[in-house]
Order: sequence, then C-alpha cells, then structure tokens
Amino acid sequence: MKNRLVAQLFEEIADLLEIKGENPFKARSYRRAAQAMEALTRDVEELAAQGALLEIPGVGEALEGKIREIVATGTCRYLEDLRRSVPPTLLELLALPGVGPKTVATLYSTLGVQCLADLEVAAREGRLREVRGLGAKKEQAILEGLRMAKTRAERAPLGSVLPLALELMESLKQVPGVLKLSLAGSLRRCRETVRDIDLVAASDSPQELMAAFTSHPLVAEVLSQGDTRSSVRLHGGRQCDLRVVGEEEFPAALMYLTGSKEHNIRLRERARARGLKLNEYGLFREEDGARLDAGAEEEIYRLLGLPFITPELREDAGELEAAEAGRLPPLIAAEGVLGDLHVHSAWSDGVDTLETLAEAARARGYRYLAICDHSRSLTVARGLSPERVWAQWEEIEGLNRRWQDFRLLRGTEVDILKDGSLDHPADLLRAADVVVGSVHSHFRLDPEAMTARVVRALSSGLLDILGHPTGRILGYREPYALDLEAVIRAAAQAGASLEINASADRLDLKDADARRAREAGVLLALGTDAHSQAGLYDMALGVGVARRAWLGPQDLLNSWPAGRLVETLRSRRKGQAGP
DNA sequence: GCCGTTTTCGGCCCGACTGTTTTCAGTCG
Repeated sequence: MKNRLVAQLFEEIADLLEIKGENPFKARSYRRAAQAMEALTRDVEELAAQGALLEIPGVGEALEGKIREIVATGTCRYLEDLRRSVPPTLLELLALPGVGPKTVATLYSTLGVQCLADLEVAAREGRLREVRGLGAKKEQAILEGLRMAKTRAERAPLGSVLPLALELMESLKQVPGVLKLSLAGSLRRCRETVRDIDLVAASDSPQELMAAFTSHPLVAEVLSQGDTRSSVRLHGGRQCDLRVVGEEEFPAALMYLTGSKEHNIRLRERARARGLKLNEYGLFREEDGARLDAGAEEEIYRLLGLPFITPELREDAGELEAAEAGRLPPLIAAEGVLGDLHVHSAWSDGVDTLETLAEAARARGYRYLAICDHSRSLTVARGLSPERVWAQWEEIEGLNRRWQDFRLLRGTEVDILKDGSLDHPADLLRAADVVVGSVHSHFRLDPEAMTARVVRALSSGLLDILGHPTGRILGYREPYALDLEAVIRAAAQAGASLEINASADRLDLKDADARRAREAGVLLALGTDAHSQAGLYDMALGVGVARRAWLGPQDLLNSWPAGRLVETLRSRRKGQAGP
C-alpha cells in the first residue's frame, strides 16, 4: 500500500507551492488529491496497474502521471525540483500557530529564516518586529508558539478527550439562555484521535455564555474572544472552541462546525451550483439572499438534494457520491449491538466477577456477553489453563440458568503463539461458544514472520475472531509490522472475523482498515476488551469506528442473536484439527 | 491542477478574529 506515501508527498507539494506563492488553487488540487488518497479503500498501486487512477476524484492527467512516478520510484521529479527551489526545512514553520505560508515566505525572503532554529534566534533578537506586516505582538506569539511546540498537546485518543468535553458541556448547559448545545468537530465525527474540542451553542444571551465559557474553571488561558466565537486552552493543554449563534442558525452552524472541512467545501460548491449559498448561518438563495428554513441538519441536506449524511461519514471519502446515488449504507447503531464479544473477568486479569459483568451487560440492554479470558501463556495476566477454562465455563452454565433473555457466552482469548499455534488444545476451542485469538507476545517479529504467524492461526479454522488485529496502542505503540492485506485475505478465506477492539486506547482495527476488510468480504466483530464493568462503555467508541467504516448490521457479528451466533461459529469450528 | 446545471475556459467555500494597518491581509477552522 503506497496510498499514504502518495498522500504525504502531495501534501508536501501543496505546502511548498503555497510558500512559493503559486496559484493557491493548484495547491488545493494537490491537497484534495492527498485527501482522496487517504480515503481510498483500494490500493493505489493496483489502480495504477489497471490504469484506473483517473477515476479517483480530484485526479487528472497531471496528477495521474505523478502518482505513477511515486508508485514506481518513491518520489517524483516535480517534488524534488520544489525541494531544491525552497528549503524543505521551511515546512517546520507551518506547524506554529499563526504562521502560514505567507508569513513563512516573508520570513525567508526578508530575514533568511530557513528553519525553526533560525526563527527562534531572529525572534529573540527582536528582528521580526522590523518586518513589514509583522509586529511586536506577532513576534511574541511566535516565541510563545516555539515554546509551546516543545510541550504541545498533540492529537489525543477520542476516548480520553470525550469525558472532558462532556463535563464542560454539561456545565455550560446550565448557563441561562442556552437553548441548544452540541459537540461538533472531529469529536462528533468520532475520529479516533482529536486535536481540540469544538462546541456549538444556540443562546438567547450569547455574552453571558461566552463569559461563562472563558471564565470556566477548566480553562487555563483565553486564546481569542469574540461575540460569536471564542477559543481557550484548557488545563492539560487541550484547545476548545465555542461558537454561539441564534436558534434559527443552529443547524447550519452545527453542520459547519462538525465538518469535515472537505465535506463542507463540497456542500458549499453544491449549494452554489444550485443558486444557493451555504455558510454557518444558514442556506440562502443567491439572488435575493432569502433564508431557506431549516430546523435541523436533515433539512439542509434535503434542500441540497441529498439524504441526511451522518457525522461519522462526513470526510469527503465517497459519502457525497453515495448519497447522490441513494447508496448510503444503513449503519450499525448502538441499539443494534446485541452483545459485547470480548470481555475479561477476575478469572484472569479483569476485576469483576462473572455475575457483576453479566448484570452490567443486562443493564445495558445486551442479550449476551462473551467472557474471553486470557490463556495460560500470558502469565502476567494470570492466563487460564484449559482446566480452569472448563471450570469457568461450568460457572457460566450455572449462571445462565438465571436468565431467559440473556446469556453469558463461554469464550476465550487464546494467545497466538510465536509460531502461529494456539495456546489451548483444539478440543477445548471446538467446544467454546466464541474463540477470540490474539497476539500478546513477540511483537517485534519481522513482517514476513508476523504475517505468517497470524495467517497460520486464522487458517486453523479454530479462530472466530482475530483480536486487536494490528496491536497498536494509540499514542504509545505502533501496529506490529504486518501485511494487513494478507491477513484480511486469510480471514476471508477462513471465514473468520476481524475484531474492532473498542477499547479507548486501541480502536483496532481502525476505520479505514475495517472498511477494507468488509469490502474483502470479511465480517467484523465489536469487543470492548473490558477488564471491568466500566470498560463496557467503550462500546460507543467501537460503534463510532464501525460507522466510520461504513458498516451496517449485516457486517457485524454483534447484530446476530446469541443462538445463531453460537451455532454458526461452533459448526464452523467443528471438525477442524487445529494448527 | 481540476472540472463542467458557469461545460474546454474561467472559475475554484465562506466567515470570524487578530494584528498591523488606516482599509486589509493572513490565518484558522
């Protein structure tokens, strides 16, 4: 897969073009194509081989040639020429807040600034304020930005930011005059990581809300403050923006602030083509400026000739084309998840009893919960021997007599050992209700060995679900070196599912990979990997990933009733000798 | 550099806020 590489090089070209002050629309073309490349569910090399690159939206003849060149050589001459004409270290400067391409160009041409270190020296010596268009404040802001860059809050996992956002929102809802308040931005779109928190409100007394916001105890610093928009930095470094509008304007404001930017641009272009104008205040007729009434986002989409597009899909990743053609998929919803397929109990490294977990699951409305404790090789997690698994399953049988409408599933999370064999005997695995298999050791195998290991485990026919398939931990551990395409093919071949591990720090598979897996005919399975009853709440994050992956009920094991689920999985495993 | 209900050239999303200006450019979302 060279999709990411092509995207990165196109982004770099766009940055360099902007710094050079060339036609901004040309830069935008490269950016759009980079976006399209990231969103592509197919391998760009494959498309190149088939001569199908022009089908990618935003790719014309010129970019087609450059993609071919990058796929073949890893770079392209056009970019190499640009790098020679502009010091590529200038790109570092764009990361500073308040510094864009024009400022970078000015700094370079007037002061000879080529990199962050040059800039810091110039700013300290007070030379920035001498430059026309800059000033003392800008100089201060840049010094501050340089300082912050060293400790800056980068993108953080969705699950770690969401509680903070909800806390802030709950308290702002209490401010008099607030009519509506919603999350927006990448949080609302359920992106796996978020940079900042976007809130949008409708209020009768905006000043009061703004005052409450900027003086909130969670706020460390006010970055900008206006009548309709303010930005703050919260304690801990995360930025939060609040936009306040009138009630009538709320749907358009919510839509605009939810983004993504690319999705918005496409919608505005669409509005223009229909003699309309879309901005954050509403949808208007171009000719007389008259507002078209819209009480909700759904109405705005309808007025643009589209069905409602759910926030999770708003990435300009084909959702507008699908909406236009009436081919938006039905998406899984929280209520459609009948059970959690990966949970740990106190039998291994969890903290809660089977009974506690079962009651917590029943309280969530689940019909089943799969208890999948670790196997014996994972000694740090007090992994279970086969004998202990049998004993646990007996307890489960006993508990299950209590409920008519709910069932604990007798599962295991069996370790996939270094050579791809499984850490439990085949007869035990054949007898289980659900078998999750995961890699928990020897993370640093070379890609061929790691891929062979996982493929062998899948090919055993004894795995129902490959747990956290890439092993990544957000912000902490990169995915294992692994040929995911080969793993997806092996899962399809074996009729096994891939997990969307919903744990806040995993979200593995991620959205784009889950979408690819589905397109290869693989079913997905949602599991929180919870180690306590509180962990069951992470299912909301997993549902977000599944929706962003365009998955519907038909694509997820969790939408099957317990009876069908267990029968199907067990009959598949029956007669398999194992690895 | 792309693209077509503006259709092969001439457009390309739109507005808030800041800082440096004295009417606006740059940045950001």
